[in-house]
Amino acid sequence: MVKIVLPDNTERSFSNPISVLSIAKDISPSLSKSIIAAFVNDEIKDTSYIISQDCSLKLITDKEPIALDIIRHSAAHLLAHAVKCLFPTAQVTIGPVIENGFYYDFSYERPFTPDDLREIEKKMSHLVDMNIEISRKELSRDSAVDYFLSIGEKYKAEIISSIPADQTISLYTQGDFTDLCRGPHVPSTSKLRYFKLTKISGAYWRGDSNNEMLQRIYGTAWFTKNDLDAYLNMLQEAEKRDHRKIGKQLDLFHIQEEAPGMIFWHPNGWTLWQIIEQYIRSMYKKYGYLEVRTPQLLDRVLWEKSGHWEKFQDDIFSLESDKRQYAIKPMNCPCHVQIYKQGITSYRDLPIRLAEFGSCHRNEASGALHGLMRVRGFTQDDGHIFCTEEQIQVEVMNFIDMLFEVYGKFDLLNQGVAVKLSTRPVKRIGTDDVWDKAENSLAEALNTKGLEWSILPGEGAFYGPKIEFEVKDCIGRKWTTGSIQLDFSMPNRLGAEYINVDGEKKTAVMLHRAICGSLERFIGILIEHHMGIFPLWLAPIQVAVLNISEKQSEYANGVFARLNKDGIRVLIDISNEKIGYKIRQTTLKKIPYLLIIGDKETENNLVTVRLRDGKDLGSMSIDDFIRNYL
RNA sequence: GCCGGCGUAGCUCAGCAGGUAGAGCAGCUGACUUGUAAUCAGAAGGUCGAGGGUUCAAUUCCUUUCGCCGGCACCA
Repeated sequence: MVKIVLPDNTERSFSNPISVLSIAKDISPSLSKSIIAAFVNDEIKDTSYIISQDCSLKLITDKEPIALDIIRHSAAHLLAHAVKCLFPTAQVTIGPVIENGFYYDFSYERPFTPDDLREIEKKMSHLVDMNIEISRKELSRDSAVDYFLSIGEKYKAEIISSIPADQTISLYTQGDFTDLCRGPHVPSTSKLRYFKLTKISGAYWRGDSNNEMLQRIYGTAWFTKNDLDAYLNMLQEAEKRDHRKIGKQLDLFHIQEEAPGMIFWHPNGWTLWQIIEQYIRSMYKKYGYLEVRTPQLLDRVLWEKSGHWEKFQDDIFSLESDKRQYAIKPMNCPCHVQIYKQGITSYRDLPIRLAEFGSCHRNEASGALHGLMRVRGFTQDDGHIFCTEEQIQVEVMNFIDMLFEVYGKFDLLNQGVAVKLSTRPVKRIGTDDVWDKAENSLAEALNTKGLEWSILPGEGAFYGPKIEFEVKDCIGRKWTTGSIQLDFSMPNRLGAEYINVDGEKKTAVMLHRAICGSLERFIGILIEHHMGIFPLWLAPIQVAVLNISEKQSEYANGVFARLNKDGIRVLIDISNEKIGYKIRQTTLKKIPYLLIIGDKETENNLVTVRLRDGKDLGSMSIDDFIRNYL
């Protein structure tokens, strides 16, 4: 007798061991069609799993998010199966589920081509049509290793070899293809109808650039054709928000061959920059920072002292002049320490918060460059807080407040800001005791602020743990914008000290912090987030004055002058074009307000106001327009 | 840096199984004087990313190199 308890607490009994699928059939035939897997005593199992003992059972149908992961994981196997059919000498490695899809890494004698991708996709569909059953079997670790070696899959064998010997290994087989996998999987390939292979790329074996490069194929999979189409369509739409595209359309900036990874800011883009910089500056004031400015070029000796030369010399631009070696500064921290060190600091002076819009250059790997998001010349909204150990937590909390106030102002909070705590890496300085304290104070600050956060183990800098704030771009790539880092190393190396209550010299604690990260990246994020439709306060041009015909040019010029005098960012178009043409041009530039001026307006001293979304606000005096809308 | 793709007019793109290039928009000139997302016409615009090679002939094929795009690795 097997007794099953369902989620609604009803019970069912069966006289013999029974598969999950059979139970689903017993409950309802239609259910058995949509079932993907099941939780048996809260453990996830295949539909073929045989229940032989009393247990709780929750069926997973294709309505549930977790089932999507199963579909995608099975789709990865389907991909590997198809590749093995078409390219028998390809070796399989790993094929995990990722956000919105899956990938599979293969070792093959040549890179896959876009044509291959189409062939593979076709083969996959073929395997789906064949409705191949997917079955599970378990082996001891060593026999699993032997099995994969026997079929020439050395990568698989290597993966399994690193699993403890006493663990049972599960294998999944579909037709003549067998893969190592924890499972669960869909019962048959026919459940995998709605997939698409999206891209190919290289990827290092085990994520290590010292290893050989494998061929990675990415795909996505969904329950229905509608879901798949919607996703692909969403991606297409998202690409229209690409900051590089909008940057061109709105004439914000450009990059050219002679200065890879460095930005030429055009008048519109630079206006946007200035607005942001001024706003951040006002926040420095509010949160007790002192703004400074430090040199671009510093003797290499300083970077050797700080420890950066040793670690990052390949990425530091340097030059020689008058037999001295200089580095173009890759970061501002050592400079801020130099300012801190002028004179003697008392504990009473702490905390000292120095901030700089610090221009930095790093020779980033060519493949890392990405529009405004990853550049070689950038400006950090950099700040360093020198304080005592006791002050760390309060300072971190104040920073978090400041960051969220800023992100709120830029309307970035509704899309979610991911908060990550990066903890001690393997290679590090400082005792475990100090790391314990440091990590705890960061974690406590996050908890006190009631934030949801996750840990990135081992991702901290060698000199201290950090909190990072991540936002996504238009197609879901994650970028770090803000961060705050504890540093046990630099104050010591560069001699940032203060005199404590007892008149003794102590090394100050240093917090590195940035809210935007780099202004370039932050603006890139803003462009994509707002799709170029900036709120009025950020819009490079706020108002466009358009006349209908030449007769009204003079009045239009007056309106322009009036707004311009008030500090409003205004543009005038009195060109010899139809009003429809002018409206189109200014609307494409996402200018918030269009003022239409014809005879009616000129005679009555009015302007007619149109919003960039097409809405007509009617006619009003210039004063009313300024008072009510700007 | 690594794997793959791409580089043609200011922009968006077409073309080329090898015979030195074409459209739309923008810009220019002219006409039109316009009421809420593209007025009409004309002329002009390119060492086909750069270097080298094969060839009678290269934008097209090969090769080197630079840059961009998608990933990987990196990110003080």
